[in-house]
Amino acid sequence: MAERTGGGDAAKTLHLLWDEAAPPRRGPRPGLTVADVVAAATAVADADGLGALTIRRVGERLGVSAMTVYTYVPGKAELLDLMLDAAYRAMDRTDRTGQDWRSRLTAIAAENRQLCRDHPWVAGVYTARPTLGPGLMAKYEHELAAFDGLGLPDVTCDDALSYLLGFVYANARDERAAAAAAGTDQQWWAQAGPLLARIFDESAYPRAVRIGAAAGAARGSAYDPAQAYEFGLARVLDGLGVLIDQAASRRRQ
Amino acid sequence: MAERTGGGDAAKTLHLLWDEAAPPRRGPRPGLTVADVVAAATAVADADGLGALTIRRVGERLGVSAMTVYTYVPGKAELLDLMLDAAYRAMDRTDRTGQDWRSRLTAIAAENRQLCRDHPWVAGVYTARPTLGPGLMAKYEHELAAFDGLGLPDVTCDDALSYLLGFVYANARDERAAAAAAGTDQQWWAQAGPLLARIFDESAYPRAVRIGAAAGAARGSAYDPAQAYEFGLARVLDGLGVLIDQAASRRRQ
DNA sequence: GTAAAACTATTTACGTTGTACAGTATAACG
DNA sequence: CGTTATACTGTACAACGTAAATAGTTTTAC
Repeated sequence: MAERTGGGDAAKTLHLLWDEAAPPRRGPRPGLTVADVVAAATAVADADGLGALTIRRVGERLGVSAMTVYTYVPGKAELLDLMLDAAYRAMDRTDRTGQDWRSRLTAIAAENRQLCRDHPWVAGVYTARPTLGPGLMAKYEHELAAFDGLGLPDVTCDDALSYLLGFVYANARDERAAAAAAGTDQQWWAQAGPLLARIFDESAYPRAVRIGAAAGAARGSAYDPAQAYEFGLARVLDGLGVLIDQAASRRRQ
Repeated sequence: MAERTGGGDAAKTLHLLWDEAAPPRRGPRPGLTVADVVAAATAVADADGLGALTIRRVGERLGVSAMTVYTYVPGKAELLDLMLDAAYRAMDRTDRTGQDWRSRLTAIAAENRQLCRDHPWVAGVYTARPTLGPGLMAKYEHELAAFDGLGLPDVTCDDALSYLLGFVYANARDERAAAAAAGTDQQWWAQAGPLLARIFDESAYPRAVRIGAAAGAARGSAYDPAQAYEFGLARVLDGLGVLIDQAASRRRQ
């Protein structure tokens, strides 16, 4: 089904995010904890991707039937919420007070990129609403600190952070897609080869053919996400730099 | 299943993209064309989203059984490829030679944003490999023209275009997600309300609470994609502006 | 000490997906 | 005519999330 969070009961999800459930007063002792379920689900998604994350496989990994998982978690959407927040909670949050803003923002980007590498499914989760759990709150607090002392209005800090993270996650998604296509690259060109003469018609598409070929040659592939990350991050920081300079010169007036 | 393109036979897909199939020499006359199928699928996805795009519904809309769709199209992945390329082909490609580069790039962004509004599913398609069809080629050619005369190396034009489009599509995805969550906003806050005191603990998360509240108040919602677009696009252009200025001053030396 | 209640865990089942396969109807070629 | 290529359909399968019914286990109330 949909890899979408926030589908379920909001109050129930928030309870799961913030409260460690007290052991039940009656009945058999639970053989597992919510954390066990979240860890198992994360392991499955880490190993084989979001598409392979099924309730049945989570149960299997826990040595338990599929429906037992529903004893701990109301549904798949809530499970994704919990997985995301747990992943956020585990992120590096080194304090970087004193460093210049470019280093600080570069570090924030790197932390989020690392998250997407440790858990390739993160960038693929469709977050209809942010998972207001302790992990997200700690992450947001940590990341906002990187904008301290720049003279940006509060709302602009949030804008700038969203902008920075939006870039990182978009790049992570592209990286995933490129990795999925990678193994079959040679095979693809072998199949497609004979038909490419028409596509690479220089008179019909002069710029596309010239620049496409140049880009492909420079990267050895159709798309190089690592290179796109470096290029993009530099542009993001330059763009924010203009904004920060404007704010500084306005204050000086 | 996965909303992923490029899954099928590359040669077959390219043929479908570039050749209008000749009518068959023998056997009953086809009641439909590939274009019919693509149009029906696009209509379904436009109306009810990628999640509602099923082969059965496409067949239904064409007055034909599900399996008949497979007579025209090898599978769902290829159908998505065709849908994408057809959507690209229909985009506005007004020539903007003579305008300054900021206007040109702003227009490119707007065209792609419009595409994502006309066809909300576009941003949600996972393109493992670009759909090398006539639509994409024409689009790529048109968009590269916006970088003419800026003094950027070929490879950098491609980088910059990818960077610009990456921003637009990421924003479109966010816009979709926000729209999906919109209707249930009030209900969500009603359910979540009693638990938010803990979340909005100012001593634990001083910046997050202050800035989160400011951002929420300024936008009347948790996230305003239109505002994020304006903010982000300005930053993208500023960032590329730095690059373009560098290229210009390097040439002047 | 026993009965009820509360809770965990399992089994079975439903509806939905993409699509493989087998079969039938239809038209043009030899 | 028969052969052959094609269009189209019905059935079937494995996998999905999860509702419903059921069984098993422990604590509480009497």
